[in-house]
Amino acid sequence: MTSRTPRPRERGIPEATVARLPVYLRALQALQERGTPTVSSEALAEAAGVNSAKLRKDLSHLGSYGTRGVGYEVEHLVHQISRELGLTQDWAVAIVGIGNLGRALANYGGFGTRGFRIEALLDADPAMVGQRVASLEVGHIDSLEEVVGSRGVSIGVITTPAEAAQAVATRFVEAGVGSILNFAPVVLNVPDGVDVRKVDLSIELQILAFHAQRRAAGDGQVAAAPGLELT
Amino acid sequence: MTSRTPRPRERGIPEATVARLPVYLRALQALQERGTPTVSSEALAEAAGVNSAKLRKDLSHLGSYGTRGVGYEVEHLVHQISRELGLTQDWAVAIVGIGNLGRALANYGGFGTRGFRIEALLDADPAMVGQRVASLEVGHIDSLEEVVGSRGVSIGVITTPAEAAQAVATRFVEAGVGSILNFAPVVLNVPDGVDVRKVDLSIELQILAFHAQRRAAGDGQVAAAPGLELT
DNA sequence: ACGGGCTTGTGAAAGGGTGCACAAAGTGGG
DNA sequence: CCCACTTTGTGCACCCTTTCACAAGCCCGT
Ligand SMILES: NC(=O)c1ccc[n+]([C@@H]2O[C@H](COP(=O)([O-])OP(=O)(O)OC[C@H]3O[C@@H](n4cnc5c(N)ncnc54)[C@H](O)[C@@H]3O)[C@@H](O)[C@H]2O)c1
Ligand SMILES: NC(=O)c1ccc[n+]([C@@H]2O[C@H](COP(=O)([O-])OP(=O)(O)OC[C@H]3O[C@@H](n4cnc5c(N)ncnc54)[C@H](O)[C@@H]3O)[C@@H](O)[C@H]2O)c1
Repeated sequence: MTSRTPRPRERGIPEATVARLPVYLRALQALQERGTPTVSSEALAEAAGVNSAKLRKDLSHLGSYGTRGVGYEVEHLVHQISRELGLTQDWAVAIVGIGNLGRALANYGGFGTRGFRIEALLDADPAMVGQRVASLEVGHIDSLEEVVGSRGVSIGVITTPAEAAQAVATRFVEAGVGSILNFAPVVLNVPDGVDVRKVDLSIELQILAFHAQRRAAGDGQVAAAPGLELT
Repeated sequence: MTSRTPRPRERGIPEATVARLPVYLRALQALQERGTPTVSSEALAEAAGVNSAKLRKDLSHLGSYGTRGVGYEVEHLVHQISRELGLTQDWAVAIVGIGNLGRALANYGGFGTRGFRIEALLDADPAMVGQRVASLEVGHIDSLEEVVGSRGVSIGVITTPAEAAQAVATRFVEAGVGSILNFAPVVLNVPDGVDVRKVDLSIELQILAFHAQRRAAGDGQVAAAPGLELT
């Protein structure tokens, strides 16, 4: 049952692999710009900061695109990963909440270059509506449904205060947006089938603090023996 | 050997648990503000968006702070988690690269409230140095070592362009900073013992795109049966 | 004082992810 | 044409994480 069709992608890439593909892609694009034609799993893994066996296993989920004794053809791999990630098409993005963070995102040039087009900026503040940010005019939040529909928005970014985030998410979902990137520090409730990812800077800092504290606590002791205690 | 000392923390909290503690903490603080005295694992899990068994196992790593038949005392749990995460002390933070993103972070009020004090803003651009951002004067990057030493900075945030990030990280490390939060889209190379976390918005968008594409591809089919394929 | 009803804490099972180690497969030199 | 060398693709064992299911424990009403 496992043979007969030499089909490359098996329709079921592990989540952990998906999360690393963008990292590989970036490393590959850097190689591409430098004109490197092929790269070994060892070298690419080094550049991506992962184990080379992991890299090979990850890539094997896309198909057998390497050549034994040689490595991977950079150009080809860039194409394959891009296709797998859906970057060969453009995705229309809307940002809601044009404050400190929303403005920073809107002004950031790094998205447009690769597959993502910021199509709309929305805010509830009348003073904000109508202003130009990053060569887009900020629209009123009330036009969310209309904008999503007419411009084919499929990814919504939420940078409103925490209180407003759930309402915005719900409106996004009802307007047909299936992917949400949330910067507000709240747990969003969405129906099954809608994909939410959150970026939470406070959480990142708190995780750093946890490890920093642990390091500080261990500094007085011999680090090797984890059995010591002084209650 | 596992008894005798009723010691609460066993010195070894799983990484996955650490990453969720901040989420629980936030949910608990919301309950606290609303004056709720106790909460069940079921209710707290709901608020944090996780499974209740997972929540209980996570909390059990901190000690036995619940009461069977009742739940957890909100106040007490807030204190325990805060202590475990190292939020009972203040952490001095330095931000390097005061551009779009660095400015947004500096202006963000949400950090100072809980354990993190932004102590320094540094940039390489002479036009930027000397300006006031969020009631701090932007310093020159050359003073990094001095600032880290004199103000006790233990967490470094990097919001420079990608090209500059590695150099900044290295200087942070050599100045004694053991925790780095990196927003630049590069893999940082640091010695063992230094903790680096990265926040990469492009990667988040690409992961969303992957799932969106997969959803779109499956839409033509019956969603329930994952066995169908057409070449 | 005791029993009924909740809720915690945790064994145990199942599922994913990681990394080692090596056979298979390709390259290039002689 | 063959052999030595390089590098991929993957079986396997191990570890971490999640989830289920339930005994143990606590509260309150009677
Ligand atoms: N700025 C940061 O560095 C930072 C860091 C971590 C988290 N965050 C989170 O990101 C979010 C935004 O942060 P910020 O600093 O940009 O805040 P901000 O106050 O500067 O901006 C919020 C914007 O959202 C708009 N808004 C409010 N309600 C709205 C609604 N119902 N619909 C549409 N727009 C609405 C406001 O008018 C404002 O322009 C917050 O949830 C914050 O907690 C920000
Ligand atoms: N703005 C965003 O929304 C966004 C999103 C994703 C990723 N990023 C990443 O975050 C980083 C910053 O983005 P940005 O939009 O704020 O860029 P930016 O160009 O607005 O700001 C960068 C700042 O860093 C300073 N700088 C440059 N070299 C430096 C050095 N060697 N030492 C100290 N400071 C230096 C510059 O003077 C500038 O002020 C970039 O790596 C970018 O890829 C930003």
